[in-house]
Amino acid sequence: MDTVLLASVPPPGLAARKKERTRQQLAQAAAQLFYERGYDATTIDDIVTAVDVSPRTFFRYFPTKEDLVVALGQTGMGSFLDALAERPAGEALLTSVERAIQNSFELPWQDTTRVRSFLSLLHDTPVLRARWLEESNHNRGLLAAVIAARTDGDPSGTRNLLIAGAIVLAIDTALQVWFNQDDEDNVAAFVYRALAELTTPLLSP
Amino acid sequence: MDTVLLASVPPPGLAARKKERTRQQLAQAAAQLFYERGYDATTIDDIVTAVDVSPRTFFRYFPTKEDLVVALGQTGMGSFLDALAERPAGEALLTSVERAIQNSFELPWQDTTRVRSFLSLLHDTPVLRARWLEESNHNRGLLAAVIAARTDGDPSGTRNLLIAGAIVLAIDTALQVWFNQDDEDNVAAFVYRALAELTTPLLSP
DNA sequence: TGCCGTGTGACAGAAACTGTCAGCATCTGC
DNA sequence: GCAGATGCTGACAGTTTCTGTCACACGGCA
Repeated sequence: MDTVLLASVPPPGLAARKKERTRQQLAQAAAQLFYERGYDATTIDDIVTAVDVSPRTFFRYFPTKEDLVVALGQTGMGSFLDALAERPAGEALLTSVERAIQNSFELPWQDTTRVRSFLSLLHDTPVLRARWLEESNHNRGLLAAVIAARTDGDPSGTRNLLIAGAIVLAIDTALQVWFNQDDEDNVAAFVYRALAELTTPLLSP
Repeated sequence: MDTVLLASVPPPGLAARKKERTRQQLAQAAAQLFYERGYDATTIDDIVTAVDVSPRTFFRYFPTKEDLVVALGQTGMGSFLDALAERPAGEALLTSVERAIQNSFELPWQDTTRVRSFLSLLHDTPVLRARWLEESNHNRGLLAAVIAARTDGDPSGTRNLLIAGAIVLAIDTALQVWFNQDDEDNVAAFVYRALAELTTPLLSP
């Protein structure tokens, strides 16, 4: 019985596992090819040949070639939002955000070479950067909803949208600044420093 | 001689005028078709047929179909940056931004139906929204450079990038909030209100 | 074992691009 | 005012991304 308890969730069926594995293989093969020769120089044919599936199958896993960037950039935004939602509403928002980041982003961010590769891909490929910004924009909406639950309950209110946008902005900016310096320094430290800037007014009255 | 003085810049040659006219015709035809039947349902063939040029010519004016959205959204970001750069460095940044907006965006924003059509297009078309966010991201970099000239001179510094990002964020958010309410109210007022929020800390310490 | 649902491959086709080249209009120097 | 240089245009062929469709096979279930 121990083996069942230890198994990371009893297998959800052979077919489902096979499916998940194919998905991972596609994402991983794409990542390697993108990093080797660039996004534009990598065709769908290249990717599916490496995994040995048909081109048609690729589009059953990823609606477009661009959507691969979302899979590659998955580092735990979902768990961040969950963690933030569970923080007490009385706590200072900055503290809640920091704690939520600790339990979601900090671990994946420790693999600095991986983070750097990903940011490098975004840096070199405008179309991927655009797709990623759209993803950030989507996350901003989700974050605004979580914040609204702590404040006035209006996820479409200007103030909540601004706060959510500022948090996403701080994270993105910190990653960008970290990427543009050569030190293999702690990514999270850059993010916390950027977030702290938001406790002072960004515009003088 | 008066006629020469009154002419809005002596004509830059027949060829150049013809070229500019074709560009405008393409953008205008595309806008009308997009608003009528949507972005995806409009093909390059549809657009070039309306203007009577070859498909190949279209791509000599716009690198991609998506880039049309940049032409349609052109409302004076260039003049905004110019106006802001000319404000005295001693002035409060909020004041400088407000004045610069008055001299650049306010006029085009008065055509509320046009603004609403454009935002509607962005709302309905994820790929255009992504392209537009990338444009905003680019403008953020330019804005950071202008702001840096007033402060510490570092256009890649975290603080300057955050301030620039927050201003762009406030504008985008204000437009979004305005779009989501039904009143045909003053667009600029929404933007000024959002900018004013930036004079208070977005996160409590 | 045998049926059912779902994932897969193969094919055809639309649409967005890109390279190339010859023809024509505009511009420039004389 | 003219001849050559420059640059825009259309036509064509080709690649790549993405979509609809259908028959087939494999795993899940009784």
